[in-house]
Amino acid sequence: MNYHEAKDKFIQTWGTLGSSWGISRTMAQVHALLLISPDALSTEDVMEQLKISRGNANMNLRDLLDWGLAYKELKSGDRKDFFIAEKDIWKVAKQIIKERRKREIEPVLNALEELKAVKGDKNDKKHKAFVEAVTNIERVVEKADFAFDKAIKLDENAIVSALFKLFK
Amino acid sequence: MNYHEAKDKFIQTWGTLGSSWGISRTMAQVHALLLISPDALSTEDVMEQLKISRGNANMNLRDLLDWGLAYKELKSGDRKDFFIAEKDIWKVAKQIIKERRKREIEPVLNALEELKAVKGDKNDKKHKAFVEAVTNIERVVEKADFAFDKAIKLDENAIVSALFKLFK
DNA sequence: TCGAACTTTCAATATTTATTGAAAGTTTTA
DNA sequence: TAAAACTTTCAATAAATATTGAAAGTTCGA
Repeated sequence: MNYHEAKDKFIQTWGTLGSSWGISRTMAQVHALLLISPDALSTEDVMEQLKISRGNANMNLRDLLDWGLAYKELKSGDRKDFFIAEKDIWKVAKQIIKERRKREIEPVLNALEELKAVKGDKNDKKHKAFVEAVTNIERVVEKADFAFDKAIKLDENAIVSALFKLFK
Repeated sequence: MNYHEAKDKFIQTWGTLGSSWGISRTMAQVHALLLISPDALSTEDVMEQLKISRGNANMNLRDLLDWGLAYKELKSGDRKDFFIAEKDIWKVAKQIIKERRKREIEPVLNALEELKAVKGDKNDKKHKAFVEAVTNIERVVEKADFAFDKAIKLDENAIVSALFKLFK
C-alpha cells in the first residue's frame, strides 16, 4: 500500500469510527486529514483534498474548533486561517467524552429526575414498575457520568492501571 | 405529570439517549417500553403502544434479542411470542459495550495495523507524520479496547470505586 | 397434510441528516 | 473608505437511514 492509498484508507477509517462514536463522518474525516498533515492546512486545502464544498469544509472546521479537536494557526504574511489538529489522541478522546457528557448525559439526568415525580397510584403495578425502572436507570447513568468525569481528569495510563490492578 | 405523560417522555428520552450512544432510536424506544412494562409484551402490544408497523416492531424486537437486551418469553396456551427487557441496566450497558467493541473497535484495530505498513520514503515529512499519527491512535484505541474489555467483566461498583481510589 | 395463527422479509416510501454553492458578511490593506 | 480577500450562512438539494405494509414464510394443532 502506498502513501496515497494509506492516506485515503486512514481518512475513511477514522471517519467511520468517528461517526459511530458520535462525531459526524465528515468532521472526523477533516480531523483525520489534519492529524496526518505535518503542516497546518487552509480551508481550501481541506476542500481540495476531501473534495467537499466550501460551506461544508468551513462548517466542519468550525465544529472541530468548538469541540476542541483542532486549532487555528495564523501564518504571518497570509490572511487565510490555517488549521492544525489536536494530535494527542488521549486528549481528543477526553474532549469528545467531555462534550458528549455535557450535551447528552446532563439533559438525560434532568429528564429522569423529573420523571421520578410521576403522580399516580403508588400501589399500581405499572406505576411501581415505572418508578423502579427510572430509579435504576438513573443510578447507572449517574455512575457512568461519574466515571466519565473522572476519566477526563486522569491520564490514559492511570485508568488502565487502575483497571488492571483489579485483576492482579 | 401523570403516568401516561411520564411514560411517553421516558420512551422519548431513552430513545434519544440510545440513538446518541449507538443503538437505533426505535430499538431504544421498544426497549424503554419493555423496561417499564411489568409484564411481557407481544409484537402487537409494541406496535399498538408505539404506533409502529408490524415489520418495524418485528425487526427492532429481533435486534434487541441479537444485542442481548431483551428475551423471548413463551406463555403457555398462547402461540404468540412475548418479550421482556433485560432490566439490569448495568448489564444493558455492558452488553452494548460488548457488541459495539466487537462491531466497531476490532475492525478499526485491524485497519490501523495494516496502515502502519505503508510503503514509502521513511524520511519524507508526510510519511513520518502519517506513521506517527497511526501509531499514536492505535496505542489509544488499544487502551480503550482494554478498558472496555475489563469494564464488561466487572460490576458497576468495582469500576466506580477503582476510579474513586485514584482521587482519595 | 391442511389451514389458521403467527413471524419475517423486502421493495417502495418517508423521514432525517448532510452537503452544496451562491449570496451576504467580515476583515484587512492600500 | 473602497475594494479585494477571505469566512460564514442558509435555502435548496442530495444522500443516507428508517419505516411501512403487503406478501411470503413458518409453525403448530387437528
